[in-house]
Amino acid sequence: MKTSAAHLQSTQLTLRNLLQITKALSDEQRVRTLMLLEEGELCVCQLIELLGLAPSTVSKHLSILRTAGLIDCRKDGRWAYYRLADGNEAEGCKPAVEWLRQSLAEDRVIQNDRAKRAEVLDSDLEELCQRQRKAC
Amino acid sequence: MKTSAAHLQSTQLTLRNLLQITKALSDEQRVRTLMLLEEGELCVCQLIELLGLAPSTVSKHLSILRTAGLIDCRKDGRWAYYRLADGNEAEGCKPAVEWLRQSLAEDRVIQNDRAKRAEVLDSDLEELCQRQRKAC
DNA sequence: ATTATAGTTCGCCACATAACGAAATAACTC
DNA sequence: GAGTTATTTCGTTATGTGGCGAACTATAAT
Repeated sequence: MKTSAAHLQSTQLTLRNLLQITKALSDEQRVRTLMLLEEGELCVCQLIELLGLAPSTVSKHLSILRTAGLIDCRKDGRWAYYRLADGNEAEGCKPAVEWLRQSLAEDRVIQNDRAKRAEVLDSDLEELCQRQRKAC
Repeated sequence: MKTSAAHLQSTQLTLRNLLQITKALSDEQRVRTLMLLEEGELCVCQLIELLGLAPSTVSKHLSILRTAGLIDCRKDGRWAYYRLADGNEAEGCKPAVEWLRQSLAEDRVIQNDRAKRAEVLDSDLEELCQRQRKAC
């Protein structure tokens, strides 16, 4: 039996940093967000549409996920795109996100979110934002 | 390359149940508790000593961990012993606990707790409880 | 049976947090 | 430069949560 260094050697965290991650994972909207990003990056207005929350609320959730090191941000013109964190910085939380992904594979809410995600990606970004403005 | 069913097939959770677990993991004292139990069962008065919290507070934390399915309880006379959950019921949260264990292996707080744990296990249970009563 | 005691439950308080709308910011358009 | 717009920050409010002590429960010892 061959020993696999990749499996044995896992990224070390301080209790403080780990708690930042577990606190980030302890909210329904943030877990939904992560599972949505699992399939690829989304911009804030798309997440607003999918989560059904106010822009300021979504922004706050994203800020918490980013501070915990779970997601990264990319600005493109007026839009801000968020994606799951990768690279060395993210090694610490990857196992946690992987656990979420596998455990929730058959959850109704998550599956429903995924279906809506496909729809939202089909529609035009400008139109989506216009619709959201009208709704207020 | 051989596919391993044990790795691919993971226990499914509802979002609701998963959040119960992540909320349980989002508190410092509860994470410390899990890491202490990682090395074997402890009774409540030992945990009171190790965490430095009031009995009622420790009891509440244990209740939250138990409801989430992370730990089990065994009553022996006047004492209640808690241990990490095992068996089928616990499959859902095992990956999470394993992630904690590996990530926190080198954390100062956790290491210090482990050292104290050894001391507490050395001392007599009756004596420990007596000392706690006097402290109040 | 009475008393002592380990643990839990309950009620309370202080503080954290999720939600929103309004105001501020940053970036495009005209 | 002025106006438009996607996102963030700030202030407020309602609810959730961690902490404790007091009262309660269950078990053991006398």
